[in-house]
Order: sequence, then structure tokens, then C-alpha cells
Amino acid sequence: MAATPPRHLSPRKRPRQARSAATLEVIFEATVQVLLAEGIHRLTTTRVAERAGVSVGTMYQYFPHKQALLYALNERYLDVLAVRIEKACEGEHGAPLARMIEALVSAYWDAKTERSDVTRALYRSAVELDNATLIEAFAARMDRATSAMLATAPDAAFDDLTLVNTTLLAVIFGTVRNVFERGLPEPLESGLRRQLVTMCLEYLKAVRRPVA
Amino acid sequence: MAATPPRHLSPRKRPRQARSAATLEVIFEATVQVLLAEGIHRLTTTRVAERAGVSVGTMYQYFPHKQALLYALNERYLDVLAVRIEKACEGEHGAPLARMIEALVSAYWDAKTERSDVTRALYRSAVELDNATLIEAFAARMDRATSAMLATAPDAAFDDLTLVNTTLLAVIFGTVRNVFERGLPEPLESGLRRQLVTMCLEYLKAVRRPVA
DNA sequence: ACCTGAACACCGTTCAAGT
DNA sequence: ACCTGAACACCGTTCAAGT
Repeated sequence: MAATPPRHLSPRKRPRQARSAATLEVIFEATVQVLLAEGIHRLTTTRVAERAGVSVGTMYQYFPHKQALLYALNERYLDVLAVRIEKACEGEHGAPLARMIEALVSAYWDAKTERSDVTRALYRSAVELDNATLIEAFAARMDRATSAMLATAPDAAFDDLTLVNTTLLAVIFGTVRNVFERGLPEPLESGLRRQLVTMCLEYLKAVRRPVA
Repeated sequence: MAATPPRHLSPRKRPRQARSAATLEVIFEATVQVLLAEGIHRLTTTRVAERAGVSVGTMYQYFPHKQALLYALNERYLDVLAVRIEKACEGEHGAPLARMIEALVSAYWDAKTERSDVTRALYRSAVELDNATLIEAFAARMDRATSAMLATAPDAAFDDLTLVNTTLLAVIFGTVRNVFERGLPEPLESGLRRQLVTMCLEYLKAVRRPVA
């Protein structure tokens, strides 16, 4: 993640040695396990430490408090997600609009679907903390990836690319989240996915400046 | 709210007497105040009780646990929101599509904007609890209100009204939430609102069955 | 230098004792 | 019948004592 997180949420020390990096990894894994097995309200520092096989004191060497642990976990998850979407966007540079939108929606939708248990758990863990910085950094990365892609579309150009791009991202990310939070029954869910693609394309057709 | 909440989340007793109803109201008000003044992580039963001028024991007569209090608070908020949107929809029965969409987006957007501090605080409070039931009940009410409205549009009819309607709601609600969570700078925010309306209308134009 | 875990302050929840 | 608040179990966090 590009933006530096608020100081009070960053890890206490960077893992300089292999052992430290390993410990950090173990703590993260333990956190996800406890999150999935017991839920957010039973995620305690004691339980995570126990599962990770370290003492609470050790955990507090890596994270100044529980929120910092959850913050770092979300940071990692968003980084993986961002990389996936950036790659999907780069893969469609120069492609027609329809393929771009299909690729973007697919990449995001599929990422959420594949590990919907983790996704949902992280959504829940994220709200307890001040994640505005995290969300903003993620949004900025996505903005860059998709506007770079849209600028290469052979079949359209836009007067206000920033506005169009921000709209697309807000609509796609917002809709996907809404669908997964509701947990729609299956025929509806995949129907909605196609409608979302249609909607974005109709919008782009309406606001584009026709290319000679 | 129509659906009965999970038993473990419902208030312990219904307020049968005027005094009880007043106490309940005082507790709710105190909760919102603490939420806004101190934040979700400092919202403790002791603090709420103190602010409300009752003892913790009394609070536990009305709510079996803290989650039930937050659940009830969200329930009330969603009810107010639902009533507003239902009225907005009823007011546009028989109107052209463009007016319907404008009214729907306005009603939801404005409700979120007016008290964005409370909205945001409640978003945060909601995630700690099992609010699936609440969300589903709200979504069902909205489904009814907007599909009833859309069915009366003089300038369009739809082959699959359920799919179209579910799509519209997911897109509008999801997008608005996304915009408010990001906190976009002002020219972008109101620009995005107009784009959202455009987008919905272009979508509806594309999927409608032309009326004779 | 790094790890440990008892100790502390505070939280959610209960229930014996009051009125 | 209803309210109170000390008491209990548990949580986040610290830091003296260990290695």
C-alpha cells in the first residue's frame, strides 16, 4: 500500500530478521483462523497468541494494540486484491470498452466470491477501526489502474475521465459489496452481475465522445 | 420492521407503560449521544447508563445485552429511512421513469447526507452484530416500494421486473454507501450523484420493453 | 536483546439486597 | 414489582522478572 498508515496503527517494528517475519506470518494466520472459527467478537489477543503459539507480550512487540493487528491484516488483504485488479486492467489495455468492463467486474466479483468467508470476516473486522486511510489508498490505486485502462479504449473517449472513472468504481465496488452483504439467492446473483455489466456499458455509451 | 428479529436480539420486554416507553427513549438517546461523542469503541454499557441516568441493571431489563441495544437502534433508524423512501416512491406512482429515478436517488442520498454523522456511527455499530435479518427486512420493504412504483411507469414495462428492480436497488444503495464511506471532495460527490441517475436511466432505457 | 505471563484497569453481565 | 450497584469472569495492555 502506497500511503503511510497513521503512526498509531503501524506495526511496532519491521521484521528485519527471518525469524521475525515468520512470527509475523504465524500471527496473521492465527488471526484469520480465530476470526473464521470464533467470529469477530471472540477474537481476543489471548486467543490469537495462544493459537499462534506465542505469548501476548510477544504479540505486543509486533503490534502496539489489537487494532493495529486488524489494520495490518486488512492492509494485506487489500494489497492482494489491488494487485489482482491492476493485472486484470493491464491485460485489457487497448481492448474495446465491453471487454474492459467485463474484465473489471469479473476480477472484483470473483475475488469476493472465491473466499467469501474471509472477505466477510474482514469486512466485519475493518469497521471497528479507523480504516479511512486504508480505503483511500486502495481507492487511489484502483483509480489509477482503471483510468489508465479506460484512456486506451479504441472505441471511446471521455470529456471528464475522472468523473466517469470515479463513478464506475463507486458503482461496481458498491454494488458488489451490497450484493454480498445481502446474500442473494443464486439465479438472482449471477443475473445481477450481468445487469451490472450492461448498466456500466450503457452508461459509457451515453457519456462517451464518439471517436472519429 | 416486518420480520421478527432473532429472539436473542429482541428487547426483553415491550414497553407497556408510559414510564417504560420514556425510559427506553432515554436509553436510545443516550446511546446515540455516546456513539457520537465518544465513538463505538468507547460505547460501554456503564457510560450509556450513566448518560441516560439509569443503572446498568435497569438497562439490562430492557435489553438482554449490549448487542440487543445496538440492534434495536439500527432497527429504528432503518424504519425511519424505509418510511421516507416508501413515501417518496408512492409520490411518484404513474410518473415517468426519469422522475421516479430522480426521486429514489434523492430520497436515499439526502437521508444519508442530512445526518451523515449518525449514519456513519450506525454503520459502524451495525457491523459488530448479526444484522443480516435487519438488512434483509429493509431490502424486502424497499423491493416492494420500488417495484410497485416501477410497475406504474407509463413509459416503460419490463420482462423481468424483479431482476431490474433488484439491480437498481443494489446499485443505488451500494453506490451511495461507497461514496459516503470514501468521503469524496464536493465537486466530485454531487457530480457522481448525477452520473448515478444517468446510469440508472440509460440502463432502464436499454432493458425496457417499449410500450405501445 | 527478546520473551514471558502475572498484574492492572476496565468491560459486559448477573443477582442478592434493597425500595 | 422494579431498581440498584457491588461482584464476577474476562478482556486489552503493561512491565518486572526471567533467558
